[in-house]
Amino acid sequence: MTTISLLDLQALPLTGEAKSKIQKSLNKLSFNKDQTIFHQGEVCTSLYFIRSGLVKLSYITTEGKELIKSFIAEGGMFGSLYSQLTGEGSTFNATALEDLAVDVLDYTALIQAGENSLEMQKIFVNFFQQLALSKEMREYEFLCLSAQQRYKKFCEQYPQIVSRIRQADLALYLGITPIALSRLKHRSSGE
Amino acid sequence: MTTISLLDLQALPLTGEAKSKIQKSLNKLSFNKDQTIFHQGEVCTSLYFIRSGLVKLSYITTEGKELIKSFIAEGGMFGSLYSQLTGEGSTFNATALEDLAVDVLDYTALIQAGENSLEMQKIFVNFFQQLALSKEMREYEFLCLSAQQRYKKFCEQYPQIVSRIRQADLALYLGITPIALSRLKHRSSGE
DNA sequence: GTCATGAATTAACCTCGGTTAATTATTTTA
DNA sequence: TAAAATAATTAACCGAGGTTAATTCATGAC
Repeated sequence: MTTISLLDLQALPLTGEAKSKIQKSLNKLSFNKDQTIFHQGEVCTSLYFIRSGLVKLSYITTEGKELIKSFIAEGGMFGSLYSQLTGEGSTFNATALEDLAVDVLDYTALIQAGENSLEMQKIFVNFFQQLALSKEMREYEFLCLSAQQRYKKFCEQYPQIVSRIRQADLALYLGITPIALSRLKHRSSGE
Repeated sequence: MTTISLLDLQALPLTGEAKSKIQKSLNKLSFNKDQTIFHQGEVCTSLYFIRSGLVKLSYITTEGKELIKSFIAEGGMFGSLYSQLTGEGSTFNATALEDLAVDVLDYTALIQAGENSLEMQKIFVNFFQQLALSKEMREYEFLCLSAQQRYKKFCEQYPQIVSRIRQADLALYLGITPIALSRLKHRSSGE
C-alpha cells in the first residue's frame, strides 16, 4: 500500500485534461544563492518542488532576529500552507542557500486538478499526514530534548544537510545562537 | 466552501452501508479523572472524540519527566497518528484531567469508510491540513517566543482551558517547570 | 474545627544559553 | 600573495530557567 508521493509530480494519477492544466500552470524557475524566493508577510500560494539546490524557511522576529523553521533540499517541496489556506501573508521567508532550480505550481491549480479524483485526494491526505507527523516530531524535540541532544540528533539524521549549511544556520534551526552552538560542540562530549 | 469537520461524526457524508459500519464500530466509553486512556509505548489505533471532559497528551522522558503535548476538551478529538500510521507504540500518554466521556472509533474503520468517497477524502485532507497548520504555530512559538510570551499567549487564546487545569500542567505544556512558571507570573509584568 | 493532602510560592544556588566584543580561522577576490 | 570579507571561536558578564527544599495556601476528610 505505497501511496504515490505528491513530490513526484510526473507520477501523479491525472487524466489527460487535468494533467495538461497542471502542465500549463507549471513553471520552471531558478534562483541564485542567497536570493529570496518569497518574503514573510507576502501572500504566496505557490508550491515549489526543488529540482536542485537547498532552501531555508525562516521567521524574522520583530526584533530582527532570524529563526529557522526548516531546510529543504532537492526532491523536497515547500510552500506557505498558511498563505494557501487563509489567503494572508506567509508567516516566514524562503531563501535559497544554494543556486536553486524549482518547479513552481499554483496551490489552487493542484487542488483543482485533484478536485474530482479519489486517488489524488488520497495523495493529499497522505502528504498532510506525513507533514503533521514530522511537525509532531519537532514538537517532541523542543519539549523533550536539550539543545545538545537536538544538535546530535540533527547531525545523525541529516548529515548531508549539515555538510551543506553554515553552522550559524544550524544554530538558528536548533533554536539557539551560533555562539551557543559553537560552545556546546566543544563541550565535554556531554549527554 | 465550508468543509464538514471530521469532528462532527453525525454529519459525515456516509452512505447507508458505510455509515452502519461506522456506527457499529463506534464505542461509547468513559474514564475517571486521572485515569489513563492509553500509555506511551502502547499501540493504539483508536480515535477518541470527546463528548465531555478534558484530556492531556504528554510525553514521559527517560528521566521520568513529564512534558505536555496538548490539552483537548469536549468537541475535540485525539489519537496517536504515529501509532495509526506505523503500527508502533504511541509516542505519548493520554490522560483524563476530568471525568471523561468519549466516542471511540477505530482509525482504519474510519479510513475504510472513506475509502471510496471523494467527500470523505476531502474531509480528511482538511483535517490534516488544519492539524499541520496548528503544529506549525506551536513550532513558531517555541522558536520565536519566550516562556513568558508563550504563557501570555496561551492565557489569551485558551482562557477556558487555563481555568480548568493545574498551573503545574500548564507549565509542562509551555516547556518549563512549575516553579519557573510561578516565578514568571509574578515577574514585573514584563514583555 | 483540626488534620492531612496536594498545589502554589519562595529562596538559594547552579547551569545553560544570550549578549557584546575581540580574536582567529577560512574563503574569496583582486 | 596580499587584502578583504565571511565564518567560527573564545572570553566575560548577565539573566532565565532548573533543582532542591522549605514554606504558605487551599481543599477536603473526618
